[in-house]
Amino acid sequence: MLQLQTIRDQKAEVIRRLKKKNFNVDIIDQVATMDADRRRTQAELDAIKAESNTLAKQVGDLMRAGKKTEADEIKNKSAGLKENERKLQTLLNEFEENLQQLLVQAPNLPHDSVPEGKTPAENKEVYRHGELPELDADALPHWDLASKYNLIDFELGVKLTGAGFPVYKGKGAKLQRALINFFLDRATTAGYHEIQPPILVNKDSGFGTGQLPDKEGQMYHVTMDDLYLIPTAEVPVTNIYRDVILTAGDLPVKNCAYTPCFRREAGSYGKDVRGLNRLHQFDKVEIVQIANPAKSYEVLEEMRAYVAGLLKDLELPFRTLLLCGGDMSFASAMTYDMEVYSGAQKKWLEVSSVSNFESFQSNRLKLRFREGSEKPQLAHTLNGSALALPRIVAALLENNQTPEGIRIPEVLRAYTGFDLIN
RNA sequence: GGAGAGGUGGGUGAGUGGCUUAAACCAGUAGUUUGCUAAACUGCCGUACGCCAAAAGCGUACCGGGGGUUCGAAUCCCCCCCUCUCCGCCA
Repeated sequence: MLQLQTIRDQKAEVIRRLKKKNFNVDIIDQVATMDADRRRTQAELDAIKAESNTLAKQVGDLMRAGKKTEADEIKNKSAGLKENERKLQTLLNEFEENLQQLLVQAPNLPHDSVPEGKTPAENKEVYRHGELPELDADALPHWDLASKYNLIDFELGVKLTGAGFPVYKGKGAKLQRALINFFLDRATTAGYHEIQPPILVNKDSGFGTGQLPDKEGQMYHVTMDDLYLIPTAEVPVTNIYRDVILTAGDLPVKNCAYTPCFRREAGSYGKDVRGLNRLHQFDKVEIVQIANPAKSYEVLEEMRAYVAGLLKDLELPFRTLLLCGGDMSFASAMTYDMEVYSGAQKKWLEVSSVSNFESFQSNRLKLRFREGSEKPQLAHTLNGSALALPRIVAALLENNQTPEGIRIPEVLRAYTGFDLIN
């Protein structure tokens, strides 16, 4: 959620930057109008309430002094204010509600270094690492490898649950566990504090990180208890700090968590969804930081470098994209996507998204920090996948296939306990 | 699922209609005293919104949430939410 103060003070600038996200900026004008209405109404109402309070106090004093007649006189006077007070209160509530409803519709402002663009094609490649694998002509895509070596059973998942809920078996299951542990250990070494959060959250949490109200249909909703299955660990781990005021010395806060993630992926089907490319349930280790606004872009680069390090150690060729305005998420001010190259599918697969949300989430969360005795100010939140498993597995299987079997990267062998899948 | 007890500032916890401007204590913070540590004493110490160019200051709201009664509500009434304890069920 954008800060009202920013819209008030720098409306033209806000509009200029929102255009980069292809956002209909009319809302900003509506916000400004509604804000003015609200302030005028509040000023009026506060004055009336102040008068009521003064009169009520006088009544108390007079009653105590035994001057009942005079007290009654003031009572009548005070009662006369009531109708107007009620009317203004209703109006104010209405304005505040409208204002809030408008505000939550506005996406975050993109950072000035975010490139212009409407489609993924306009994302800017900022980094590339590793040689693209040259596989034999008869190289298999990962879904064929998965069944050839009995690693993942997609059909069985359909039987148990439905499409997009694969069953991992044997070395396939062990590989999952190995990756999770590898990612968690590395995050710990990098100073992240490990958290094991609930994977169902309430409405407030969904709102805090920006999934609600607009992405309601993307989450699985347990209606009987009104809880949501998390689409990412970002939701519970960031919401730990909802309604919290940290001290400047606490920053940066660095947390990480492994969780399964659940996405309805409503409306997505067709090509590009075979095998592990797009699932309803998948595993991910997430890193989350809460940073001082002055440092948040340094932190973003640090996180990006951290994720790149993981991919290098896994010996996967990858590239880093700086997303253009039109391809960025609602809440983000700047996002890097990391994509690994999947040798048999011959395409890039997104495995991580590292973003700085600046104060967009913390404004919803009321996540603040205090510098000495100064007034609390909003902190910046950042997060990144480190990493999401399915597409990593897809690339590992495809790129590392040999006539003898699938080679496990050096760094994972201590975790898998085997160095070849055959 | 059943029964009961609760929800007050960062924490503990008082407060049953107006001497409450939410006491007191703890924690925090600034200072005084002090050879150091410690202790004692003194001051300060919530958040949001609004008015103001800004600061100071002032106003308003907030005692789980929402309504209501009243000149006046943490306190009385209604609805809802949550937590804890016991029973039941259960990994």
